[in-house]
Amino acid sequence: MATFQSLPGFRDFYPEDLAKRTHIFRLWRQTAAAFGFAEYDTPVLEPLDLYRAKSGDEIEAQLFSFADKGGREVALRPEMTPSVCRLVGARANALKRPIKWFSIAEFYRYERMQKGRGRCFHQFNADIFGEAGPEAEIELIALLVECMRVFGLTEKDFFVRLSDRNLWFHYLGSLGLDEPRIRALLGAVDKHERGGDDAFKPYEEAFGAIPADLKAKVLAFQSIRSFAQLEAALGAAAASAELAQRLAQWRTLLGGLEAMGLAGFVQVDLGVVRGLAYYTGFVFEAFDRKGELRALAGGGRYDDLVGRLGGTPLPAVGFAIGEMTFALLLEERGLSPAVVQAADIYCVIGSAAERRAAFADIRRLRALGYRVEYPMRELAFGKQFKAAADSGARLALIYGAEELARGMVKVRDMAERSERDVPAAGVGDAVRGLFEAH
RNA sequence: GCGGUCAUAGCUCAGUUGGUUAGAGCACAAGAUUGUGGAUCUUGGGGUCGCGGGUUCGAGUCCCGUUGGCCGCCCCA
Repeated sequence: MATFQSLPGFRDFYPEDLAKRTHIFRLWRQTAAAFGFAEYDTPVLEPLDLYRAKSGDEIEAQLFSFADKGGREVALRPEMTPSVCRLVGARANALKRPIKWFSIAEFYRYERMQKGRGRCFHQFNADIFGEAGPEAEIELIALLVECMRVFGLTEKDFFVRLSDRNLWFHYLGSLGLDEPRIRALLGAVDKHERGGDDAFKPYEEAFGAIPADLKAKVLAFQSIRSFAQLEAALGAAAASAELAQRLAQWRTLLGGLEAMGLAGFVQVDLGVVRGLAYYTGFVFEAFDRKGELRALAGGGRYDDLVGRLGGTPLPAVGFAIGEMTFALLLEERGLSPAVVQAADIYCVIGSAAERRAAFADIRRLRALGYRVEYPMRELAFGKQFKAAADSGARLALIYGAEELARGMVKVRDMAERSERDVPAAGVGDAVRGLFEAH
């Protein structure tokens, strides 16, 4: 038993575990690149004030924060948004727009562990800055869906719930409510799905008992599940110029998503508001269809945040996919890669005398990019062929005394169990020919 | 921060009302096998029974504490 173990909530990645994670990251990178997003990274350690400025003091309870040796208050990053806002805000006037960026990074939150949640985890983050219209949402939601679809997940496995905090503000405003009341009600909507009517308690503690008709309207609005229902619910209020414009943006967004072939993945759902106060418009969350896991991804528009963090104000929309829950979903659906990276070539070596010739070829073959393995100790041929089979190599190269005496190396195709001699001086060309033939 | 539950080999687990030196399968390693394969057989290494204390002639087993895992609440950027 080891004396030391990893800290609570932190995971070790043995090679087979890391292979799965790396596979996920690789497909995310490929997908983001296909969408024209550029990858960036930022420091893991940031000034504590960066998060205070964005989220307020209460956030500190959930941060790995401390004073460094220079007395600076610092924190391990719990999310990417403030950092990327700083980068973009600092060079806003020099960056070509729209700014489409993504990152894959590790985050730290001092929280209690749960299924799909640890104190340290990775997220794929993608954001678009400088585009105020719903075209940015189309592009991002398309990217989000594709980041899951490339693994073989379908609309039977997951879906994206789409909502609009902006519309909620307009609607509740049209009912005569002020901003504090609206924010409190959005908090209630956010909790209602899990907590039931208890979700209204904080509102009632602050503003008194909620009128029955208001509560009914809120619950009805939150249960909207289609654009037609949405238009009907707004009724006469939709005649106002502001709301008419907002509904036009909805049509652009839904039309664009449909044209991208994503209608089956997207569900209008006004029950999603997201807990964060800084979201200003469309918000969306991805879930598994069975509803067994926590949210797979979440995002939305945050047009005020870049400016609030001290940069040049820029409209922005972004989302993040958490690696832990996503990996659980892949595992459940049998889509997690079982691949252990196989060798291309295994060299079977007779004895110390043949080892010299083998080593020269091994170096050359590796320089050509082949994954080459060989036994580190002298082993019986039987063992070596077993090792060759275990390694998954397509070819075995046999450096035996007999062959080398004839100036030859024997090449064995492991799958076909066929062998042939090739000139020892031309092993590289022979191997290349065999691999390219497939 | 709160609650439930669990902890025996790298993994999955067995271990009788408390009783000799804690077992199995898989995995790993060696041999059978001095030039040809994922098999088989034999053998081997590997355990502070999570940790600490208590009860007892005797604790993997019972009691208390603690640490950690899992599940849920709070939170979820």
